[in-house]
Amino acid sequence: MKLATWNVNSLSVRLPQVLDWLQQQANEHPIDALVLQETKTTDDKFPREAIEAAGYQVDFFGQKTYNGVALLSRAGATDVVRNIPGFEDEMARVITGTVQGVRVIGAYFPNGQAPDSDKFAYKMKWLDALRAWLHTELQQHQQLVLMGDFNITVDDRDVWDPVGLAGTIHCTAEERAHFQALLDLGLCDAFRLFAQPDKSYSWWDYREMAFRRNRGLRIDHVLVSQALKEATQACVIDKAPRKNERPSDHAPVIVTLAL
DNA sequence: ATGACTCCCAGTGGGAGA
Repeated sequence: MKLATWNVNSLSVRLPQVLDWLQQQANEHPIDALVLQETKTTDDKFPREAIEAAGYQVDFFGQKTYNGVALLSRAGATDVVRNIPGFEDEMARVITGTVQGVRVIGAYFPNGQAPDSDKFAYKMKWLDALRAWLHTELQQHQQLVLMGDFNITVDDRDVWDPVGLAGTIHCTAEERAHFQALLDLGLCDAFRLFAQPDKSYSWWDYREMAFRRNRGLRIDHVLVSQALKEATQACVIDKAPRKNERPSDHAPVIVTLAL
């Protein structure tokens, strides 16, 4: 089973790239489930037909201008939940569904802007709510994958300039403590289960030719539950779509499970 | 360096992203 996450930075702009990428992946093994972040489209304008024509069922949850998430799957998703139950949120950030027996959670974590900002405080509250809800989800679903744009670097290996960016947004001790708290629920960073190239990143700024110079961050993650850890066969960042014309600033992350 | 680039909604500029 192959699962993936991709922050597309506007699905209306990136739809052709998403469909091309799914087609490319199918030459090896098709992606069974794909979660998207920053679709930036309201549900009435979501390109459902084009995605279904490509062989995927899709659940989505969006809003105007900002945020927006989607869950694409070949088999279809059941028990779909939008956002974090019990956490009042104006922003469309989470979509969850059960696909082929796996609880798949696709999430667009808050950016946080700056450590002293209101947005950072919201990020901390959101992370608290996510953790509390995940605790109950994990009790109900042994096979669970949480993936998406976490907007958190796990450690300095995930940062192109760990000295210059120390303590800045995505790299603060508070954010990393929240990430660790997710692991402590019984989740595992699938990417670090395997040997990876040095300086592996999933996001590069559009400015200053950051991709060409590989000045990036690894902030898109796939977390697998303990029950899935042994079944996890690979986890890779696919930089190819970042080389497209008009790319998203994020690259997709793919995990392969022996299911 | 309060920048750079891209997207959105707007409407010939500004917010947000990371």
